[in-house]
Amino acid sequence: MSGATLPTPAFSPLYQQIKGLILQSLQQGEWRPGEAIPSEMDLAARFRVSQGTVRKAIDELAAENLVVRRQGKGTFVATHAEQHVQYRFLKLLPDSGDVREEGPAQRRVLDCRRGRATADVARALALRSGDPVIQARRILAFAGVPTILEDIWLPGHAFKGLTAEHMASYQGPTYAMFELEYGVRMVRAEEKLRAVLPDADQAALLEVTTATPLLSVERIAYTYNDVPMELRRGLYRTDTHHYRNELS
Amino acid sequence: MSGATLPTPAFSPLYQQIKGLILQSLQQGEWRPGEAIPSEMDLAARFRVSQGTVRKAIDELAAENLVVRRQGKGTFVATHAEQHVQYRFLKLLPDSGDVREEGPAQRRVLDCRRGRATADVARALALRSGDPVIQARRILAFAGVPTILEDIWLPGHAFKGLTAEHMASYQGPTYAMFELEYGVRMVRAEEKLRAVLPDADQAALLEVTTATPLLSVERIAYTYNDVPMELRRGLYRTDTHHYRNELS
DNA sequence: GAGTGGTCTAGACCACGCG
DNA sequence: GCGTGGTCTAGACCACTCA
Repeated sequence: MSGATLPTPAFSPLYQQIKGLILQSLQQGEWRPGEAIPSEMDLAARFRVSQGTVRKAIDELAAENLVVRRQGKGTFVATHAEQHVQYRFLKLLPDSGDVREEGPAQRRVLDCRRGRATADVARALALRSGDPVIQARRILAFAGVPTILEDIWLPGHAFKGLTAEHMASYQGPTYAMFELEYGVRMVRAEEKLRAVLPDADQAALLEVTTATPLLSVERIAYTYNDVPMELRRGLYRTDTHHYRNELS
Repeated sequence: MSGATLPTPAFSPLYQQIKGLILQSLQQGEWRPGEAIPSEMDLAARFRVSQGTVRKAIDELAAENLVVRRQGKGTFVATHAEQHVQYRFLKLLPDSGDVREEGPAQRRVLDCRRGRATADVARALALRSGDPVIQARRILAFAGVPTILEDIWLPGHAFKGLTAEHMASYQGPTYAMFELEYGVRMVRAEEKLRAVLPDADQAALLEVTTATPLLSVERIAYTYNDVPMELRRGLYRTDTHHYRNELS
Protein backbone atom coordinates (compact mmCIF):
# COMPACT_ATOMS: atom_id res chain seq x y z
CA MET A 1 0.00 0.00 0.00
CA SER A 2 2.46 2.61 1.18
CA GLY A 3 4.92 1.78 -1.55
CA ALA A 4 7.64 1.25 1.02
CA THR A 5 10.84 -0.41 -0.13
CA LEU A 6 10.75 -3.08 2.54
CA PRO A 7 11.57 -6.54 1.25
CA THR A 8 8.51 -8.00 3.00
CA PRO A 9 5.42 -5.81 3.09
CA ALA A 10 4.02 -8.40 5.52
CA PHE A 11 0.70 -8.57 3.78
CA SER A 12 -1.71 -10.62 5.84
CA PRO A 13 -5.18 -11.57 4.68
CA LEU A 14 -8.08 -10.58 6.89
CA TYR A 15 -9.04 -14.16 7.61
CA GLN A 16 -5.53 -14.83 8.91
CA GLN A 17 -5.88 -11.94 11.30
CA ILE A 18 -9.26 -13.25 12.43
CA LYS A 19 -7.71 -16.67 12.87
CA GLY A 20 -5.06 -15.07 15.04
CA LEU A 21 -7.69 -13.40 17.20
CA ILE A 22 -9.64 -16.62 17.65
CA LEU A 23 -6.40 -18.42 18.46
CA GLN A 24 -5.68 -15.83 21.10
CA SER A 25 -9.06 -16.41 22.71
CA LEU A 26 -8.48 -20.17 22.64
CA GLN A 27 -5.10 -19.70 24.21
CA GLN A 28 -6.41 -17.41 26.94
CA GLY A 29 -9.08 -19.93 27.79
CA GLU A 30 -12.04 -17.76 26.84
CA TRP A 31 -13.71 -21.03 25.80
CA ARG A 32 -12.85 -24.24 27.64
CA PRO A 33 -11.89 -27.48 25.86
CA GLY A 34 -15.02 -29.29 24.76
CA GLU A 35 -17.15 -26.15 24.86
CA ALA A 36 -18.69 -24.51 21.82
CA ILE A 37 -17.18 -21.30 20.52
CA PRO A 38 -19.57 -18.57 19.32
CA SER A 39 -21.40 -19.19 16.06
CA GLU A 40 -19.91 -17.97 12.82
CA MET A 41 -22.47 -15.18 12.66
CA ASP A 42 -21.64 -14.04 16.19
CA LEU A 43 -17.94 -14.03 15.47
CA ALA A 44 -18.53 -12.18 12.21
CA ALA A 45 -20.43 -9.49 14.09
CA ARG A 46 -17.80 -9.34 16.82
CA PHE A 47 -14.94 -8.85 14.39
CA ARG A 48 -16.94 -6.78 11.93
CA VAL A 49 -16.28 -9.03 8.96
CA SER A 50 -18.45 -11.26 6.81
CA GLN A 51 -19.40 -14.78 7.76
CA GLY A 52 -17.30 -16.12 4.89
CA THR A 53 -14.16 -14.60 6.33
CA VAL A 54 -14.78 -16.11 9.76
CA ARG A 55 -15.55 -19.38 8.05
CA LYS A 56 -12.21 -19.48 6.30
CA ALA A 57 -10.42 -18.70 9.57
CA ILE A 58 -12.26 -21.52 11.36
CA ASP A 59 -11.61 -23.85 8.42
CA GLU A 60 -7.90 -23.52 9.06
CA LEU A 61 -8.26 -24.00 12.78
CA ALA A 62 -10.30 -27.13 12.12
CA ALA A 63 -7.66 -28.40 9.68
CA GLU A 64 -5.09 -28.03 12.46
CA ASN A 65 -7.33 -29.95 14.88
CA LEU A 66 -7.62 -27.00 17.25
CA VAL A 67 -11.35 -26.94 16.81
CA VAL A 68 -14.01 -29.39 15.71
CA ARG A 69 -17.04 -28.50 13.59
CA ARG A 70 -20.32 -30.29 14.05
CA GLN A 71 -23.05 -29.46 11.60
CA GLY A 72 -26.23 -28.28 13.19
CA LYS A 73 -24.60 -27.96 16.61
CA GLY A 74 -21.67 -25.61 16.47
CA THR A 75 -17.90 -25.42 16.55
CA PHE A 76 -16.15 -26.86 19.60
CA VAL A 77 -12.77 -26.45 21.19
CA ALA A 78 -10.85 -29.65 20.56
CA THR A 79 -9.97 -31.75 23.58
CA HIS A 80 -7.95 -34.87 24.25
CA ALA A 81 -10.76 -36.08 26.49
CA GLU A 82 -13.90 -37.69 25.11
CA GLN A 83 -12.58 -37.39 21.60
CA HIS A 84 -13.68 -40.19 19.35
CA VAL A 85 -10.08 -41.21 18.99
CA GLN A 86 -8.53 -41.92 22.36
CA TYR A 87 -4.79 -41.32 22.37
CA ARG A 88 -4.66 -38.96 19.44
CA PHE A 89 -0.87 -38.94 19.32
CA LEU A 90 -0.29 -42.66 19.79
CA LYS A 91 0.30 -44.38 16.47
CA LEU A 92 1.00 -47.86 17.80
CA LEU A 93 -1.64 -50.34 16.74
CA PRO A 94 -2.10 -54.06 17.32
CA ASP A 95 -1.15 -56.11 14.26
CA SER A 96 -4.72 -57.36 14.12
CA GLY A 97 -5.71 -53.79 13.34
CA ASP A 98 -8.62 -53.98 15.72
CA VAL A 99 -8.07 -51.74 18.70
CA ARG A 100 -11.25 -52.85 20.44
CA GLU A 101 -9.97 -56.39 20.65
CA GLU A 102 -7.28 -55.56 23.15
CA GLY A 103 -9.33 -53.06 25.11
CA PRO A 104 -7.93 -50.04 26.93
CA ALA A 105 -4.31 -49.90 28.04
CA GLN A 106 -3.39 -50.79 31.60
CA ARG A 107 -1.14 -48.14 33.05
CA ARG A 108 1.42 -48.40 35.78
CA VAL A 109 3.25 -45.32 37.01
CA LEU A 110 6.70 -46.34 38.23
CA ASP A 111 8.01 -42.99 39.21
CA CYS A 112 7.28 -39.29 39.29
CA ARG A 113 9.74 -36.88 40.79
CA ARG A 114 10.93 -33.32 40.71
CA GLY A 115 14.40 -32.72 39.28
CA ARG A 116 16.62 -30.46 37.24
CA ALA A 117 16.83 -30.32 33.46
CA THR A 118 19.87 -31.88 31.90
CA ALA A 119 21.31 -30.22 28.82
CA ASP A 120 19.40 -32.32 26.31
CA VAL A 121 16.11 -32.11 28.18
CA ALA A 122 16.56 -28.36 28.52
CA ARG A 123 17.15 -28.03 24.79
CA ALA A 124 14.04 -30.02 23.94
CA LEU A 125 11.82 -28.03 26.30
CA ALA A 126 13.39 -24.63 25.55
CA LEU A 127 14.55 -24.33 29.15
CA ARG A 128 17.97 -23.69 30.68
CA SER A 129 20.05 -26.49 32.11
CA GLY A 130 19.19 -26.89 35.76
CA ASP A 131 15.68 -25.46 35.47
CA PRO A 132 13.12 -27.45 37.47
CA VAL A 133 11.44 -30.29 35.61
CA ILE A 134 9.12 -33.11 36.54
CA GLN A 135 10.10 -36.54 35.40
CA ALA A 136 7.87 -39.56 35.25
CA ARG A 137 8.20 -43.12 34.11
CA ARG A 138 5.36 -45.46 33.32
CA ILE A 139 4.39 -48.62 31.52
CA LEU A 140 1.44 -49.24 29.26
CA ALA A 141 0.28 -52.81 28.86
CA PHE A 142 -2.18 -54.26 26.39
CA ALA A 143 -4.01 -57.46 27.30
CA GLY A 144 -1.61 -57.85 30.17
CA VAL A 145 1.52 -57.58 28.02
CA PRO A 146 3.77 -54.62 28.88
CA THR A 147 4.24 -52.92 25.51
CA ILE A 148 5.30 -49.32 26.05
CA LEU A 149 7.82 -47.89 28.47
CA GLU A 150 7.71 -44.11 28.63
CA ASP A 151 9.86 -41.50 30.28
CA ILE A 152 8.20 -38.12 30.43
CA TRP A 153 9.71 -34.72 31.19
CA LEU A 154 7.58 -31.66 31.88
CA PRO A 155 8.62 -28.08 32.64
CA GLY A 156 8.25 -27.64 36.40
CA HIS A 157 6.77 -24.16 36.23
CA ALA A 158 3.69 -25.31 34.34
CA PHE A 159 2.97 -28.53 36.23
CA LYS A 160 3.46 -27.63 39.88
CA GLY A 161 2.32 -30.31 42.25
CA LEU A 162 2.05 -33.15 39.77
CA THR A 163 2.47 -36.45 41.58
CA ALA A 164 2.51 -40.12 40.71
CA GLU A 165 -0.91 -40.48 42.31
CA HIS A 166 -2.19 -37.81 39.99
CA MET A 167 -0.92 -39.62 36.93
CA ALA A 168 -2.08 -43.01 38.12
CA SER A 169 -5.54 -42.05 39.30
CA TYR A 170 -6.71 -40.19 36.23
CA GLN A 171 -8.72 -42.26 33.78
CA GLY A 172 -8.19 -41.50 30.12
CA PRO A 173 -5.42 -39.85 28.15
CA THR A 174 -2.72 -38.07 30.12
CA TYR A 175 -3.09 -35.13 27.79
CA ALA A 176 -6.72 -34.82 28.90
CA MET A 177 -5.54 -34.54 32.50
CA PHE A 178 -3.06 -31.85 31.49
CA GLU A 179 -5.95 -29.87 30.03
CA LEU A 180 -8.21 -30.28 33.05
CA GLU A 181 -5.71 -29.95 35.86
CA TYR A 182 -3.13 -27.58 34.44
CA GLY A 183 -4.82 -25.84 31.52
CA VAL A 184 -2.10 -27.04 29.18
CA ARG A 185 -3.39 -28.12 25.78
CA MET A 186 -1.06 -30.10 23.55
CA VAL A 187 -1.75 -29.05 20.04
CA ARG A 188 0.81 -30.82 17.88
CA ALA A 189 3.90 -32.97 18.27
CA GLU A 190 7.04 -34.08 16.50
CA GLU A 191 8.49 -37.57 16.76
CA LYS A 192 11.88 -39.04 15.97
CA LEU A 193 11.94 -42.80 15.57
CA ARG A 194 14.85 -45.19 15.85
CA ALA A 195 15.45 -48.88 16.30
CA VAL A 196 17.39 -49.61 19.49
CA LEU A 197 18.26 -52.30 21.98
CA PRO A 198 17.09 -51.84 25.58
CA ASP A 199 19.38 -51.73 28.55
CA ALA A 200 18.89 -54.27 31.34
CA ASP A 201 16.39 -52.14 33.26
CA GLN A 202 14.29 -51.37 30.24
CA ALA A 203 14.31 -54.97 29.08
CA ALA A 204 13.18 -56.20 32.49
CA LEU A 205 10.33 -53.71 32.65
CA LEU A 206 9.10 -54.68 29.20
CA GLU A 207 9.69 -58.37 29.92
CA VAL A 208 11.97 -58.90 26.93
CA THR A 209 15.64 -59.76 26.55
CA THR A 210 18.30 -57.13 25.95
CA ALA A 211 18.64 -58.57 22.44
CA THR A 212 15.07 -57.63 21.49
CA PRO A 213 14.98 -54.68 19.10
CA LEU A 214 12.59 -51.95 20.22
CA LEU A 215 11.18 -48.89 18.58
CA SER A 216 12.47 -45.74 20.23
CA VAL A 217 10.05 -42.83 19.88
CA GLU A 218 11.16 -39.41 21.05
CA ARG A 219 8.27 -37.01 21.07
CA ILE A 220 8.18 -33.29 21.72
CA ALA A 221 4.64 -32.04 22.26
CA TYR A 222 3.78 -28.39 21.75
CA THR A 223 1.07 -26.15 23.09
CA TYR A 224 -0.03 -22.95 21.34
CA ASN A 225 2.55 -20.79 19.61
CA ASP A 226 4.92 -23.72 19.18
CA VAL A 227 5.90 -23.69 22.83
CA PRO A 228 7.29 -27.14 23.76
CA MET A 229 5.66 -28.49 26.93
CA GLU A 230 6.58 -32.14 27.04
CA LEU A 231 9.44 -34.41 26.14
CA ARG A 232 8.54 -38.07 26.00
CA ARG A 233 10.90 -40.92 25.29
CA GLY A 234 9.06 -44.13 24.56
CA LEU A 235 10.21 -47.66 23.92
CA TYR A 236 7.66 -49.66 21.97
CA ARG A 237 7.58 -53.41 21.62
CA THR A 238 6.83 -54.17 17.99
CA ASP A 239 6.43 -57.93 18.16
CA THR A 240 2.65 -57.73 18.34
CA HIS A 241 2.12 -54.08 17.47
CA HIS A 242 3.34 -51.71 14.78
CA TYR A 243 3.67 -47.98 14.32
CA ARG A 244 1.32 -46.87 11.59
CA ASN A 245 1.84 -43.79 9.45
CA GLU A 246 0.02 -42.33 6.50
CA LEU A 247 1.84 -40.38 3.82
CA SER A 248 0.39 -38.09 1.24
CA MET B 1 -32.59 -36.85 -6.30
CA SER B 2 -34.85 -39.76 -7.17
CA GLY B 3 -36.38 -39.85 -3.71
CA ALA B 4 -35.42 -43.48 -3.23
CA THR B 5 -35.90 -45.02 0.18
CA LEU B 6 -32.26 -45.99 0.52
CA PRO B 7 -30.86 -45.57 4.02
CA THR B 8 -28.16 -43.24 2.62
CA PRO B 9 -29.56 -40.67 0.23
CA ALA B 10 -25.93 -40.24 -0.88
CA PHE B 11 -26.20 -36.51 -0.90
CA SER B 12 -23.09 -35.15 -2.54
CA PRO B 13 -22.26 -31.47 -2.72
CA LEU B 14 -21.67 -30.01 -6.14
CA TYR B 15 -18.04 -29.28 -5.45
CA GLN B 16 -17.47 -32.92 -4.58
CA GLN B 17 -18.90 -33.95 -7.90
CA ILE B 18 -16.68 -31.41 -9.66
CA LYS B 19 -13.73 -32.75 -7.70
CA GLY B 20 -14.61 -36.21 -8.93
CA LEU B 21 -14.70 -35.02 -12.53
CA ILE B 22 -11.33 -33.29 -12.23
CA LEU B 23 -9.94 -36.40 -10.56
CA GLN B 24 -11.16 -38.45 -13.47
CA SER B 25 -9.36 -36.18 -15.92
CA LEU B 26 -6.19 -36.40 -13.86
CA GLN B 27 -6.46 -40.15 -13.78
CA GLN B 28 -7.06 -40.44 -17.51
CA GLY B 29 -4.01 -38.30 -18.17
CA GLU B 30 -5.85 -35.41 -19.77
CA TRP B 31 -3.16 -33.22 -18.20
CA ARG B 32 0.34 -34.61 -17.69
CA PRO B 33 2.24 -34.40 -14.39
CA GLY B 34 3.88 -31.01 -14.10
CA GLU B 35 1.51 -29.41 -16.59
CA ALA B 36 -1.02 -26.74 -15.73
CA ILE B 37 -4.67 -27.68 -15.59
CA PRO B 38 -7.20 -25.20 -17.00
CA SER B 39 -7.81 -22.02 -15.02
CA GLU B 40 -10.58 -21.89 -12.46
CA MET B 41 -12.65 -19.74 -14.80
CA ASP B 42 -12.25 -22.21 -17.65
CA LEU B 43 -13.20 -25.14 -15.48
CA ALA B 44 -16.17 -23.22 -14.11
CA ALA B 45 -17.38 -22.61 -17.65
CA ARG B 46 -16.74 -26.22 -18.63
CA PHE B 47 -18.73 -27.62 -15.73
CA ARG B 48 -21.33 -24.84 -15.71
CA VAL B 49 -20.75 -23.88 -12.10
CA SER B 50 -19.40 -20.82 -10.37
CA GLN B 51 -15.70 -20.19 -9.87
CA GLY B 52 -16.14 -20.59 -6.13
CA THR B 53 -17.37 -24.14 -6.53
CA VAL B 54 -14.43 -25.09 -8.73
CA ARG B 55 -12.17 -23.38 -6.22
CA LYS B 56 -13.42 -25.51 -3.36
CA ALA B 57 -12.95 -28.66 -5.43
CA ILE B 58 -9.38 -27.69 -6.29
CA ASP B 59 -8.74 -26.73 -2.66
CA GLU B 60 -9.34 -30.31 -1.65
CA LEU B 61 -7.22 -31.72 -4.45
CA ALA B 62 -4.43 -29.39 -3.38
CA ALA B 63 -4.82 -30.48 0.25
CA GLU B 64 -4.34 -34.08 -0.91
CA ASN B 65 -1.22 -33.10 -2.84
CA LEU B 66 -2.71 -34.16 -6.15
CA VAL B 67 -2.35 -30.68 -7.51
CA VAL B 68 -0.22 -27.64 -6.70
CA ARG B 69 -1.44 -24.06 -6.83
CA ARG B 70 0.90 -21.25 -7.79
CA GLN B 71 -0.48 -17.77 -7.50
CA GLY B 72 -0.28 -15.79 -10.69
CA LYS B 73 0.69 -18.84 -12.72
CA GLY B 74 -1.94 -21.52 -12.43
CA THR B 75 -2.69 -24.90 -10.91
CA PHE B 76 -0.35 -27.76 -11.80
CA VAL B 77 -0.58 -31.51 -11.71
CA ALA B 78 1.65 -32.67 -8.86
CA THR B 79 4.68 -34.72 -9.80
CA HIS B 80 7.37 -36.62 -7.94
CA ALA B 81 9.91 -35.13 -10.34
CA GLU B 82 11.23 -31.60 -9.94
CA GLN B 83 9.20 -31.16 -6.79
CA HIS B 84 10.86 -28.94 -4.25
CA VAL B 85 10.96 -31.88 -1.90
CA GLN B 86 12.81 -34.79 -3.44
CA TYR B 87 11.66 -38.13 -2.08
CA ARG B 88 8.26 -37.00 -0.90
CA PHE B 89 7.56 -40.30 0.85
CA LEU B 90 10.96 -40.78 2.49
CA LYS B 91 10.88 -39.60 6.10
CA LEU B 92 14.41 -40.62 7.03
CA LEU B 93 16.58 -37.63 7.85
CA PRO B 94 20.18 -37.27 8.96
CA ASP B 95 20.48 -36.53 12.66
CA SER B 96 22.14 -33.24 11.77
CA GLY B 97 18.82 -32.28 10.24
CA ASP B 98 20.54 -30.78 7.23
CA VAL B 99 19.78 -32.84 4.17
CA ARG B 100 22.04 -30.76 1.94
CA GLU B 101 25.04 -31.74 4.00
CA GLU B 102 24.98 -35.34 2.89
CA GLY B 103 23.97 -34.63 -0.67
CA PRO B 104 21.90 -36.92 -2.87
CA ALA B 105 21.65 -40.63 -2.18
CA GLN B 106 23.86 -43.04 -4.06
CA ARG B 107 21.78 -45.87 -5.41
CA ARG B 108 22.77 -49.40 -6.25
CA VAL B 109 20.32 -51.79 -7.81
CA LEU B 110 21.15 -55.33 -6.75
CA ASP B 111 18.43 -57.18 -8.49
CA CYS B 112 15.32 -56.81 -10.63
CA ARG B 113 13.44 -59.84 -11.78
CA ARG B 114 10.06 -61.09 -12.88
CA GLY B 115 8.33 -63.48 -10.53
CA ARG B 116 5.06 -64.64 -9.05
CA ALA B 117 3.23 -63.08 -6.13
CA THR B 118 3.40 -64.92 -2.85
CA ALA B 119 0.33 -64.84 -0.65
CA ASP B 120 1.39 -61.84 1.41
CA VAL B 121 2.59 -59.83 -1.58
CA ALA B 122 -0.64 -60.62 -3.40
CA ARG B 123 -2.69 -59.43 -0.46
CA ALA B 124 -0.78 -56.15 -0.25
CA LEU B 125 -1.11 -55.45 -3.98
CA ALA B 126 -4.69 -56.70 -4.31
CA LEU B 127 -3.56 -59.45 -6.68
CA ARG B 128 -4.03 -63.20 -6.62
CA SER B 129 -1.29 -65.53 -5.46
CA GLY B 130 0.82 -66.44 -8.45
CA ASP B 131 0.05 -63.32 -10.46
CA PRO B 132 3.11 -61.88 -12.18
CA VAL B 133 5.07 -59.34 -10.19
CA ILE B 134 8.36 -57.55 -10.60
CA GLN B 135 10.69 -57.65 -7.67
CA ALA B 136 13.68 -55.40 -7.15
CA ARG B 137 16.24 -54.93 -4.44
CA ARG B 138 18.43 -51.91 -4.01
CA ILE B 139 20.59 -50.01 -1.57
CA LEU B 140 20.63 -46.32 -0.86
CA ALA B 141 23.80 -44.87 0.60
CA PHE B 142 24.41 -41.46 2.09
CA ALA B 143 27.91 -40.05 2.11
CA GLY B 144 29.14 -43.48 1.14
CA VAL B 145 27.42 -45.24 4.04
CA PRO B 146 24.81 -47.81 3.00
CA THR B 147 21.74 -46.77 4.97
CA ILE B 148 18.64 -48.19 3.34
CA LEU B 149 18.02 -51.64 1.93
CA GLU B 150 14.80 -51.86 -0.03
CA ASP B 151 12.83 -54.72 -1.55
CA ILE B 152 10.21 -53.54 -3.99
CA TRP B 153 7.30 -55.45 -5.49
CA LEU B 154 5.29 -54.10 -8.42
CA PRO B 155 2.30 -55.62 -10.21
CA GLY B 156 3.63 -57.08 -13.44
CA HIS B 157 0.75 -55.94 -15.61
CA ALA B 158 1.46 -52.25 -14.98
CA PHE B 159 5.23 -52.30 -15.23
CA LYS B 160 5.97 -54.50 -18.23
CA GLY B 161 9.58 -54.44 -19.28
CA LEU B 162 11.02 -52.85 -16.18
CA THR B 163 14.67 -53.83 -15.82
CA ALA B 164 17.50 -53.23 -13.40
CA GLU B 165 19.13 -50.94 -15.96
CA HIS B 166 15.94 -48.90 -16.02
CA MET B 167 15.96 -48.46 -12.29
CA ALA B 168 19.68 -47.76 -12.11
CA SER B 169 19.94 -45.35 -14.99
CA TYR B 170 17.15 -43.00 -14.06
CA GLN B 171 18.22 -39.94 -12.11
CA GLY B 172 15.85 -38.73 -9.41
CA PRO B 173 13.05 -40.37 -7.48
CA THR B 174 11.91 -43.79 -8.61
CA TYR B 175 8.34 -42.56 -8.37
CA ALA B 176 9.18 -39.92 -10.97
CA MET B 177 10.33 -42.67 -13.33
CA PHE B 178 7.09 -44.55 -12.73
CA GLU B 179 5.21 -41.45 -13.85
CA LEU B 180 7.28 -40.87 -16.95
CA GLU B 181 7.81 -44.42 -18.14
CA TYR B 182 4.66 -46.16 -17.00
CA GLY B 183 2.13 -43.42 -16.38
CA VAL B 184 1.68 -44.63 -12.80
CA ARG B 185 1.33 -41.82 -10.26
CA MET B 186 1.70 -42.69 -6.60
CA VAL B 187 -0.68 -40.51 -4.72
CA ARG B 188 -0.49 -41.63 -1.12
CA ALA B 189 1.04 -44.38 0.97
CA GLU B 190 0.70 -46.24 4.23
CA GLU B 191 3.63 -47.40 6.30
CA LYS B 192 4.00 -49.93 9.11
CA LEU B 193 7.12 -49.54 11.22
CA ARG B 194 8.85 -52.07 13.41
CA ALA B 195 12.20 -52.56 15.07
CA VAL B 196 13.92 -55.72 13.84
CA LEU B 197 17.24 -57.48 13.60
CA PRO B 198 18.63 -58.17 10.12
CA ASP B 199 19.45 -61.60 8.81
CA ALA B 200 23.00 -62.30 7.65
CA ASP B 201 22.41 -61.13 4.08
CA GLN B 202 20.75 -57.92 5.10
CA ALA B 203 23.41 -57.17 7.67
CA ALA B 204 26.19 -57.69 5.16
CA LEU B 205 24.55 -55.42 2.61
CA LEU B 206 24.09 -52.65 5.14
CA GLU B 207 27.55 -53.26 6.58
CA VAL B 208 26.31 -53.82 10.12
CA THR B 209 26.27 -56.81 12.46
CA THR B 210 23.25 -59.05 12.85
CA ALA B 211 22.91 -57.61 16.35
CA THR B 212 22.26 -54.09 15.05
CA PRO B 213 18.62 -53.09 15.46
CA LEU B 214 17.12 -51.70 12.26
CA LEU B 215 13.94 -49.88 11.44
CA SER B 216 11.67 -52.00 9.27
CA VAL B 217 9.37 -49.90 7.10
CA GLU B 218 6.70 -51.66 5.09
CA ARG B 219 5.09 -49.28 2.66
CA ILE B 220 2.12 -49.75 0.39
CA ALA B 221 1.86 -46.97 -2.18
CA TYR B 222 -1.43 -46.23 -3.89
CA THR B 223 -2.34 -44.61 -7.16
CA TYR B 224 -5.75 -43.04 -7.82
CA ASN B 225 -8.85 -44.64 -6.35
CA ASP B 226 -6.85 -46.33 -3.60
CA VAL B 227 -5.44 -48.91 -5.97
CA PRO B 228 -2.23 -50.34 -4.45
CA MET B 229 0.63 -50.30 -6.96
CA GLU B 230 3.74 -50.91 -4.94
CA LEU B 231 4.84 -52.87 -1.90
CA ARG B 232 8.15 -51.75 -0.48
CA ARG B 233 9.95 -53.31 2.46
CA GLY B 234 12.75 -51.12 3.69
CA LEU B 235 15.38 -51.62 6.36
CA TYR B 236 16.71 -48.33 7.66
CA ARG B 237 19.87 -47.85 9.65
CA THR B 238 19.07 -45.43 12.45
CA ASP B 239 22.52 -44.89 13.90
CA THR B 240 23.08 -41.68 11.99
CA HIS B 241 19.56 -41.05 10.71
CA HIS B 242 16.08 -41.02 12.18
CA TYR B 243 12.52 -41.33 10.94
CA ARG B 244 10.74 -38.05 11.46
CA ASN B 245 7.00 -37.70 11.87
CA GLU B 246 4.72 -34.81 12.63
CA LEU B 247 1.50 -35.28 14.57
CA SER B 248 -1.43 -32.94 14.81
C1' DG C 1 -39.22 -23.99 13.91
C1' DA C 2 -35.14 -21.76 15.26
C1' DG C 3 -30.26 -22.00 15.11
C1' DT C 4 -26.07 -24.01 13.48
C1' DG C 5 -22.73 -25.25 10.08
C1' DG C 6 -22.46 -26.35 4.80
C1' DT C 7 -23.13 -25.14 -0.05
C1' DC C 8 -23.51 -22.15 -4.00
C1' DT C 9 -23.57 -17.97 -6.39
C1' DA C 10 -22.04 -13.40 -8.42
C1' DG C 11 -19.27 -9.76 -8.32
C1' DA C 12 -15.48 -6.78 -6.81
C1' DC C 13 -10.94 -6.15 -5.82
C1' DC C 14 -5.96 -7.64 -4.55
C1' DA C 15 -1.31 -9.95 -5.13
C1' DC C 16 1.54 -12.23 -8.19
C1' DG C 17 4.12 -13.70 -12.57
C1' DC C 18 5.26 -12.70 -16.95
C1' DG C 19 5.74 -10.78 -21.22
C1' DG D 1 -1.46 -4.96 -18.96
C1' DC D 2 -3.33 -9.22 -18.82
C1' DG D 3 -4.37 -13.62 -16.81
C1' DT D 4 -3.76 -16.36 -12.83
C1' DG D 5 -4.94 -17.67 -8.17
C1' DG D 6 -6.32 -15.31 -3.54
C1' DT D 7 -9.43 -12.53 -0.70
C1' DC D 8 -13.76 -10.53 0.74
C1' DT D 9 -18.51 -9.64 0.61
C1' DA D 10 -23.68 -10.34 0.69
C1' DG D 11 -27.29 -13.10 0.13
C1' DA D 12 -29.88 -17.35 -0.77
C1' DC D 13 -30.77 -21.84 0.19
C1' DC D 14 -29.73 -26.70 2.14
C1' DA D 15 -28.76 -30.27 5.78
C1' DC D 16 -28.52 -31.28 10.46
C1' DT D 17 -29.72 -31.01 15.54
C1' DC D 18 -32.59 -30.32 19.19
C1' DA D 19 -36.24 -28.66 21.84
